Amino acid sequence: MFGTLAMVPTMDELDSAIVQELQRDARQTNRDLARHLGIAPSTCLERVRLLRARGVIRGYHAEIDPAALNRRVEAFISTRLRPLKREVIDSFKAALIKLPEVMAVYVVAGDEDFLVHVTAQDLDHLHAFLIDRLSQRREVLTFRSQIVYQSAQKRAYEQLPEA
Amino acid sequence: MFGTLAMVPTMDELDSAIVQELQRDARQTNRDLARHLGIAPSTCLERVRLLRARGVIRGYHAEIDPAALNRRVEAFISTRLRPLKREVIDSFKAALIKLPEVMAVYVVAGDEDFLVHVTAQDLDHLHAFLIDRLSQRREVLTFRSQIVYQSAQKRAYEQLPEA
DNA sequence: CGTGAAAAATACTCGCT
DNA sequence: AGCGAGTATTTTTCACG
Repeated sequence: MFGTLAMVPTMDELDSAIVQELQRDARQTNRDLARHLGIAPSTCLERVRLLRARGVIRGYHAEIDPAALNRRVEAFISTRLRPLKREVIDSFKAALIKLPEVMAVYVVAGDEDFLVHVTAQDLDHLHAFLIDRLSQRREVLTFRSQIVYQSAQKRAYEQLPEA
Repeated sequence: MFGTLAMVPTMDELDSAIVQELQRDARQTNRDLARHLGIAPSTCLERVRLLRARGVIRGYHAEIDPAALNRRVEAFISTRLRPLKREVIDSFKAALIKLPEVMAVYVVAGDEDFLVHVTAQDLDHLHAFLIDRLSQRREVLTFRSQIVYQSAQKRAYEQLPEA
């Protein structure tokens, strides 16, 4: 019936609005959510359940002040690997994401092969991480740091127009 | 009493565990959360409230499948600005974060001045964004793209040891 | 601070449209 | 699909240890 890739029963306006709202505040009651959208709570609940079952909603997460987790320094590290083989990429990615300082790992196309999003207690700990953890690895050819001074982030993403 | 910076009444083990759990699943009932931690629901509720009031918990957000939002291509764009004045930085940051494709903007130290996290429908739209939106701006001296092939991300961050 | 039980609010079910 | 009334859970309050 549906292709293997686009087996998603296309989100309508209501689904979009629900998803939007739950990105903004995932703990609002189903009742409030329904009222805000002008539909019955039971209808709303069923929609949310389906979105969850379809995998559109992947989960609900608390956003925590990084400082409360002793993460006052943030950086993006770009690395080049050698040799650039699938096994090396996979194992490097798997090893890095396990480290507590590492928030995300991206395999990228560009001048470098990896982009690693890191947070640490302070500059000293960041430096220690780079020297003791990262550059220690044999597959790391070079790395380059971008330390974050300021940032602005969205917490809710709208649906982009089709094509 | 407390300094202006560290006015946070230091999180104990219980707070840590709560924060950890709510990062993992922000919609679990207070009852389940309490049971998981081995405390009374009312105790748990009070702790969560305080964490929220203190700003440790900043909010609760649904995580959405990017594909459902027509965001199938992801990239990090590094840019150099000119002139590098405070007003230019601030206005560039403010303008970019408003664009629907832009998920986050980071002012960084390094070879470049800005790092922009972008998602778009496909490569064509990403390219259009770079050409029509980004390089159009007079303050953009150069930009460099890192297109994401794969990624691994954490959704829950543990508290790092003090020092 | 943490607890337990009562009271208020909410989630969830289900028959109907 | 969406709705609304009824039932089951849960949240929230509060007096007490």
